[in-house]
Amino acid sequence: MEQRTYNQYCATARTLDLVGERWTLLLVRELLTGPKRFGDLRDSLRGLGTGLLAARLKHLEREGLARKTALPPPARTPVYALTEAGEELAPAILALARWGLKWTMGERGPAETFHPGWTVLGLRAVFDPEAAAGLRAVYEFRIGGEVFYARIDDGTIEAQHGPAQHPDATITISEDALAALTGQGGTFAEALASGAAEASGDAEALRRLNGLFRLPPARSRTSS
Amino acid sequence: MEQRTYNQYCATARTLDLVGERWTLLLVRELLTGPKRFGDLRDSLRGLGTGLLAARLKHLEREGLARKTALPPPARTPVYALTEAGEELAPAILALARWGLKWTMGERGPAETFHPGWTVLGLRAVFDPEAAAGLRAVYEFRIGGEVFYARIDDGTIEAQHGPAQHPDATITISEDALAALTGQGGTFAEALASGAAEASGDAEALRRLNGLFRLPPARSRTSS
DNA sequence: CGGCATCCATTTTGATACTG
DNA sequence: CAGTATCAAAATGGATGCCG
Repeated sequence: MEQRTYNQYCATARTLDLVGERWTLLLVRELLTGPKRFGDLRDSLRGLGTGLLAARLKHLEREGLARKTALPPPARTPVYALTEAGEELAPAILALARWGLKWTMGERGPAETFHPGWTVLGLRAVFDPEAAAGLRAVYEFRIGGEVFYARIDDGTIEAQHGPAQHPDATITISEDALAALTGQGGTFAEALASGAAEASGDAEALRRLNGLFRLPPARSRTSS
Repeated sequence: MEQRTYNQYCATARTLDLVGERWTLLLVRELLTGPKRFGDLRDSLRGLGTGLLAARLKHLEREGLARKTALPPPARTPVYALTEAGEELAPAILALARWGLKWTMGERGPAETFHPGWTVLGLRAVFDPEAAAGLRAVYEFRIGGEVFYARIDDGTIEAQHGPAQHPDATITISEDALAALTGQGGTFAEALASGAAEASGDAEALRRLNGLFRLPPARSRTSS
């Protein structure tokens, strides 16, 4: 691999030499919400064969973007995690996500797969630091068997797969409602009102939840 | 083209369905510094054949990211320009560039091509809005036959191919010096001192030039 | 010069079968 | 599970030739 290079002395081109191949950025996207096992990755990325997945992971390892490690005992299952360099791809991926939210994200197509983790990353993409000024809260999201937490700390957000240690508030929401929430411009308040979501915990934390995420108004590309 | 899709209801995946194919983002990068002719694009992107270039351009047109138009008379030459949707890919491309500047950009490889325009986009990538507070200035850069301008206006920057209308300052610099400047962490002041660059124009504008661009400290991916 | 069509060698990928 | 091996289909790169 990686014999095919753009051969340009340009930061963008060199970055794309490393992560521009098919599936690679989506692989990084998966790892951005926490370490994942080989099988988890395969299940999240339909169409990516096991051979190519193994090759991509090896490539990311060799290039210092990810590493293979083991979960702490007693689990000990092998997982893939991002290195510091890999984690720092987050701004680029979130920028791609913001563009996509604005310019591509209408209805869910009939053949399209969906995983809750993608939306959790979406929350990070539309997080508004100014709206979170002075807020310090941990939210736990439960979506169809999966659990995520988001830790807000005065303008910063950290969102990962897994349960929160000490959640200030817990939100349970259906997969479909969640998909609609970032796909069309819905809000948590609406989801709660319609019964598609339930929430419990600190009232102040829940009250501020809505303003934290500012979905860009959707636009059509065919106009301009 | 574009029969190959990730089929994921995810903003990042949908974006990559549109611009994730080989060459596409580099094509957008070229157009971010202004409209370009077919031949200009071909010359900038070595390895991209005319057939694939034509196909990619059509794809960008069909998807509403670029459009084919004509330069105003008397030129009338056909050029490709970004639409609003295309322009808005800038944050994502600049994020990729910033990552590349930090994690990939050592020495220039022997086989690597280089074009001044890439560096001009690099300036945009490392532009520090806070350092430009209260500054309103237009700079013209002359690099081996090519001319670019950067218009700074209180925290915003606009950088395009072409001469400035009313430059406050003009900087002439060699292609190699420019490459070294964004590749290794050089500054304009050093380039001027070493004679690799010349500058003229408003003294205040020139004095503030250095602080405007903050190259991230280079890091090795093999450490972490 | 701009741009499309064609042919062909090489890579990349997708899907599946197979092994520890 | 995790990962390899294998093979068919698709995408790419490069060279040309053509046409307005």
